[in-house]
Amino acid sequence: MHTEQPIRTYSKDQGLVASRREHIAKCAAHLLVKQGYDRTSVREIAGACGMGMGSLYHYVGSKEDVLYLVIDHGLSRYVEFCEEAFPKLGTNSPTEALRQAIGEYYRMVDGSQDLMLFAYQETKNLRLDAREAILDLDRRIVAAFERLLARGCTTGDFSIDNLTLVAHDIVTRGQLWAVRRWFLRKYGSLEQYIKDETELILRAIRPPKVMASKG
Amino acid sequence: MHTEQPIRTYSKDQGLVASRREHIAKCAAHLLVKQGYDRTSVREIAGACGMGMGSLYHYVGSKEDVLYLVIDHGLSRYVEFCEEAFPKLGTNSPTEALRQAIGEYYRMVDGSQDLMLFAYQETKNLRLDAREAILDLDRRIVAAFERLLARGCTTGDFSIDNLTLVAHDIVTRGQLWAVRRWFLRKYGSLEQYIKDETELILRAIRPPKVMASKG
Amino acid sequence: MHTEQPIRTYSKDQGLVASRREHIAKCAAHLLVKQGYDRTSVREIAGACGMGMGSLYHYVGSKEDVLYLVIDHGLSRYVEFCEEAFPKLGTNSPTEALRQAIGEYYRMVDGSQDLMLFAYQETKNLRLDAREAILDLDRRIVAAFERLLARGCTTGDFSIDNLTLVAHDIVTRGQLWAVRRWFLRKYGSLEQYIKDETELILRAIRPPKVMASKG
Amino acid sequence: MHTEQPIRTYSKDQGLVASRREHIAKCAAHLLVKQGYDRTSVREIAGACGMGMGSLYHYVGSKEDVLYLVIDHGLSRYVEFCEEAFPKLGTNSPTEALRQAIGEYYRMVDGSQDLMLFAYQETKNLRLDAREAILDLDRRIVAAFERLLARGCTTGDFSIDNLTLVAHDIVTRGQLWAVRRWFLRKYGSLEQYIKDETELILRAIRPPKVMASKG
DNA sequence: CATGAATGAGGTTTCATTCAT
DNA sequence: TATGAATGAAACCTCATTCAT
Repeated sequence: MHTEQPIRTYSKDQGLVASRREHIAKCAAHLLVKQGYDRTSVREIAGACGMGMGSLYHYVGSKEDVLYLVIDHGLSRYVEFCEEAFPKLGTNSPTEALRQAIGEYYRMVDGSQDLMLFAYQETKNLRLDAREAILDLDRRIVAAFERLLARGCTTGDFSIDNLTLVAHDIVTRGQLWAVRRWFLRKYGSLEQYIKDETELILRAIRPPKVMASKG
Repeated sequence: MHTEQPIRTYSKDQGLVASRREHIAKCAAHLLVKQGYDRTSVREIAGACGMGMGSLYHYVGSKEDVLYLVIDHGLSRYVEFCEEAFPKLGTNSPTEALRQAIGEYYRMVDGSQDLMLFAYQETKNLRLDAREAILDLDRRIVAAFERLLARGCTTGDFSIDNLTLVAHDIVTRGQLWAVRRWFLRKYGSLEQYIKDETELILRAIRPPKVMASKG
Repeated sequence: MHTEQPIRTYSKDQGLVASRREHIAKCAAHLLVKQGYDRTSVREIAGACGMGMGSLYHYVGSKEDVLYLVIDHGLSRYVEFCEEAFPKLGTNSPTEALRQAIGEYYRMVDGSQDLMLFAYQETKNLRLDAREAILDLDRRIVAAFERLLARGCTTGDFSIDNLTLVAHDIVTRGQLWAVRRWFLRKYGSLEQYIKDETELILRAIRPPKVMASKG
Repeated sequence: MHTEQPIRTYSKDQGLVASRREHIAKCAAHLLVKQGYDRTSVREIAGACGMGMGSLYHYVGSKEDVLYLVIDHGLSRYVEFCEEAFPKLGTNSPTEALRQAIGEYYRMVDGSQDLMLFAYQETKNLRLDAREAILDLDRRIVAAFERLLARGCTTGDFSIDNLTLVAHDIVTRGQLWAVRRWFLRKYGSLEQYIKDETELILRAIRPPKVMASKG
């Protein structure tokens, strides 16, 4: 699932490398998220992973690679979820499916707010290729929502000029729950936020009533 | 207009301090925005300001203070604009006023995309009090939109459950034009974005037609 | 009274220079003593003197000169006292005169412990010529005690092989009350210290009783 | 023997840390003593130790820690000597034992005059806990002399009101040979100083002859 | 494969001194 | 005479990375 990225390594056992990298991604995440990328030293990262600095560099080519692993690992969970769970919502009406999708996604963001905020702020520190890989994950999440919207348009439940933009709006508003916590926390609870934003979205894509009166 | 923040100074001439700080805010902005806060040295900043390092520290207590000055100076322009220009839109219908406000604001964001993105990513590097001062600027922009929306509610042009949330949505979507340029640039032009988002927003807050038919 | 030391000056009015230097010596003393020479900036010194940095440099050639002025001013008080007060003790018996001299001197040290400690620790920061000037003040204090001891030897009250050494012992033990406060404060009060040290000194220089009975 | 002080380290190999710190204490001593603490840069210290600056900071948390190591290492030699050698002087008469102790101690001071002076002047630059640790070493030296004096009092060889004060006097006069070299060097040789001071001390603590004739 | 000691460039900040006003 | 803005050298300290063990 993780976007494959060529990272320099001393080890040649690809299986070991992969498992160690996952270990690193998991262990370093908490530390990096808490302290920020620039304020965390490689020594600390290695310590948090339970390995020596030298060992860390066997599975990773640079400190930046750790950043990539952490963000990639974190966002991949979202991609997996959206790509796997959304198609299963097909048994419901498009409106209900969208409601559920938004709710699930926003709750997932809430469950790892810090990581989402971290990804927003630190992706800029990645080299172009790694950054592009991360942005692709984001694009896939948007695409997953886009498919949900497309179905609703086909059935006539939604009336949307530009699917991509609406999907993008839905996804980013979820992310903003993490990024602009300082503002939204004062606004209300997560469930209230989900309810209100969902309503706004649905109103914006609901087909005009006029159609009904015409028939 | 700038939020007053106690920054250590060697100089006691308040007028000079203020003018030099504005100079610093302007000159450092470009450099910081281009390279990022952590990747820019104080030496470079001083150079960009046309002063020696020692001189810089006459008007600023730390590197972080420069960051604050830059972000504060940049965002203050937005606050000034929203607080001054929006009330003058009162002669138009609420809908038209909102259309114009959104358009103006989004175009302003587009005009200093880099700074907006920078503010989003680097505000985290500020100490609590400075960060809070910056976030207050953001809150004031939201509040300015909130007032526009409130007027529309009074006249019955808008039907909004939660003014703050809608205002927040409007503002953040403008900021996202800068922050998620990498995504939206592929979507379309700024004017297209303004048109589409405005439409989505208006649809979301337009009062239900049913009401009219009922009467 | 102050040892004249050629210090570079911009001003040519010798009277003004002298009065300003005394002002500096007095005002800077407290600050320097409290913070230490290296940890005090010229800016702070100027501030404590109620003048601008530039003005300070009109009457002083360097920061080090301020250190010299402070120490010189402080120690000169001791010299003045010893050289003026001791001769007047001549009406008493040599033993009593010495008792009084020691008491007065030690009490004086106690009254400006901080400055005495400061002088001990920071004189090393002076250039050779200035340092030598300060050490001369010290020598004059020793010499004052030496004269008291000499009189006692003439009268047969004291039996001393080496006047200089005993005088030096007396003076340094007074200074140690300031320098080794951390030790002696636990030992007892100043008056107890004076009493005990005086007794030890007197026993060390009292002529052997045997001699008299022998004759 | 060295007072254990928690100093930050990157290394966890306690043995290596200890040996490197001793190396640092030895190599830095000469340089620091010659130039003074404030006038010596960390770069110079590292150079004198034959290591890079980074390496130095593996074994030391700050420049101040180096100062502590140097003073602690230097004074510990005195403590060891006094605590180990003095008890072995027990076979001699108390008077003779004291004579020897004073002689040995003063000669030891003479052998590392510079370091003793350095310790006197720079201990003030240590943080409270480190300073206290150094002062404890001093107290132990005084205590060693105190025990010698106590034995003499038991045997009736000495008559002393206050053991601590006399011991303190003995120790400080040794230190003053280093601290006030500029004065005492003109007075005479080390051996002359030892002889004269010893005589003064003994006269001050010798029991009055009268007592003996009385019995 | 695992380790962590070693490195030195480069980071931010301070400060004594000068000189134009 | 009085001022303090300006300077840049140099201070302490951190850190990503390498490589011998």
